[in-house]
Amino acid sequence: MDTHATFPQRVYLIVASIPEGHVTTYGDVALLAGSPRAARQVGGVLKRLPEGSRLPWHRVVNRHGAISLTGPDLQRQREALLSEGIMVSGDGHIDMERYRWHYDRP
DNA sequence: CACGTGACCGATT
DNA sequence: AAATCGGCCACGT
Repeated sequence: MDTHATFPQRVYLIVASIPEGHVTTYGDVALLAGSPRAARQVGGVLKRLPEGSRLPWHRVVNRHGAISLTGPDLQRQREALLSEGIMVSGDGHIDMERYRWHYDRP
């Protein structure tokens, strides 16, 4: 990971590399971005994505395997996950054993 | 510079 | 098992 890149830039690269049909957690993204305790900031970055971004932000969930968004936003993320074959319960829970992405490579 | 704010997390009740 | 408590740190004001 390029340590000269800004935090949001690093987050973008990591999230962009999550394969379709898989998910990861805010904490893991923070870890890979080189700030192991900046999970909240990952959420902050995803919230402020530029309009029209193609980044698969919906593939990031919390440590419980649950969608952290609420209301209509929760439903939007749920639809996005369902549409790529990920099973999501009505209240936004995902089977992490099955869908969790394990990063491999420098 | 000094707060206040979270799409969070781990440890501790 | 679930709620609470600190800690965290990038960002805005």
